[in-house]
Amino acid sequence: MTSRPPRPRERGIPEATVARLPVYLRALQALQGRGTATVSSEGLAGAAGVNSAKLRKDLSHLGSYGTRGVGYEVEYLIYQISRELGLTQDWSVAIVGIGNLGRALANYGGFGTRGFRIAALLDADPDVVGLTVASLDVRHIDSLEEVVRSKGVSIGVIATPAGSAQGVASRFVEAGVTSILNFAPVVLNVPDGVDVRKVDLSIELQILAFHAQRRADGDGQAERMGLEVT
Amino acid sequence: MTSRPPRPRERGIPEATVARLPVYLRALQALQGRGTATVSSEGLAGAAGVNSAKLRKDLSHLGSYGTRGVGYEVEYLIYQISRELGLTQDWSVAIVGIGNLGRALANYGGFGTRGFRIAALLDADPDVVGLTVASLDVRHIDSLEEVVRSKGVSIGVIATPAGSAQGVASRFVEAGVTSILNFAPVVLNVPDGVDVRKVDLSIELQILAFHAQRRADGDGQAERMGLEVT
DNA sequence: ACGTGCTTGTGAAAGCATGCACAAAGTGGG
DNA sequence: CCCACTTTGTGCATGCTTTCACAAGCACGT
Repeated sequence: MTSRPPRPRERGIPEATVARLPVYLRALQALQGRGTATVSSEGLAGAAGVNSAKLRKDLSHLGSYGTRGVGYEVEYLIYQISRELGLTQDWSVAIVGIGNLGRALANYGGFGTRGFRIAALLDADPDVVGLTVASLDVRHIDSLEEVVRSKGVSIGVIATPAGSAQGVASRFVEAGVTSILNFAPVVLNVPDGVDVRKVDLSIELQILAFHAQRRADGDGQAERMGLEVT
Repeated sequence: MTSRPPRPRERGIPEATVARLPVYLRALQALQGRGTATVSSEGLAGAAGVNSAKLRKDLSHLGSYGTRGVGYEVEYLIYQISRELGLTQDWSVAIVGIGNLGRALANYGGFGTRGFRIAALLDADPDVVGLTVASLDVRHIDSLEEVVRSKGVSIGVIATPAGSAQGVASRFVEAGVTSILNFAPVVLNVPDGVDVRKVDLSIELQILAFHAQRRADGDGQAERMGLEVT
């Protein structure tokens, strides 16, 4: 079975491409906001901070949505990428752990764009339960299963301390949530079929430190002299 | 703390390996906290959530720090990875944008481990300037250059709204900061030699949505019995 | 001293990702 | 209608990552 011209292409978009599609989407939305109707791969690549050949190859995985000699129609491409990413449907998100970070996430309005709706906030601390954050009542963690069921939660966000993260993850999985975004600094153990992504501040800082150190080493003069500290 | 017989190995650690070293480090610290003195590649790989061959190859880039038949000495390996990542020296961090997220970051004690010190908090909002957050006074953004100089800031964290991020980044660069961690949902434009890493909540959610949708698509139908997508 | 058992370190193969360079395809002017 | 110009979509080469599989090395018991 071969694909037709307006056909979305079969499955098999490379992971690296998937990770860039949201970046393209945001760049396109910025262009749209500025009234731009069409954009070339060169222009969009510039706005997204990638090589134009890479961008064209990425988009080619979705289908042939460009016009040679012209470029891509902004609105149409926004729609196609949104559809591919699954943003044309609504995703219910539950956030567990309403500390500083959880609050920040809850208040982070307009999740990129529509597509994500915060359905519930949960915490274990009795002093936090009952508070209103971002127009939502914070509920007790014990009602996780009930909330997942009644609100149709499909994405769980973990913003708890490290020690509680695995427990929360297991409960999410048990309740049927198969997509988890983890902000706690631990490796979560989940069964196959559950998708976990992690965001980790200190890892990012450490990677920056590595490069900074390397730059400092070879940059100055004292390249090779035992250990040196500031 | 033992002798120093081995060689530090040449520079040239693959980027993919660098990104995993912090994960190994954290797993090792957890093991150490539990009183474990040595660990095999298999054991550490399990704790870090990676393949054991990958872990061995990663560590081999740092040097030969294991003992065949036994494994790796936890304390020694912690030291070696820390040194490689540049955590044996102190890094001064300035956070710009003390909204919900900035506060969360400032209060995020124990940055993975020591090695990072929050030197300053900056904001543009007069109502925020002067507040005390995490035992630090929030200073006005206009003093960025002065703060970078006097506190020796080498890593800048941007937690501002998207619209202000590029301006802050440029000021950081101008002031001599060459490592930037960006939480704002924009692509930063910086000169060569400046290292920018970004952390983006909505991108992570969109990637999760993509996989969730794909799973949902092929799942209900008689697609394949033992499906798994990773 | 020597064999046994376990674990590291690393060739080699397979799999992905990136970027160049260009043919194919569409636009617009003459 | 045809030609010149622009820009997409992609074959191909290159380099990076992952994974396998196993020889080399070390500890320990006999």
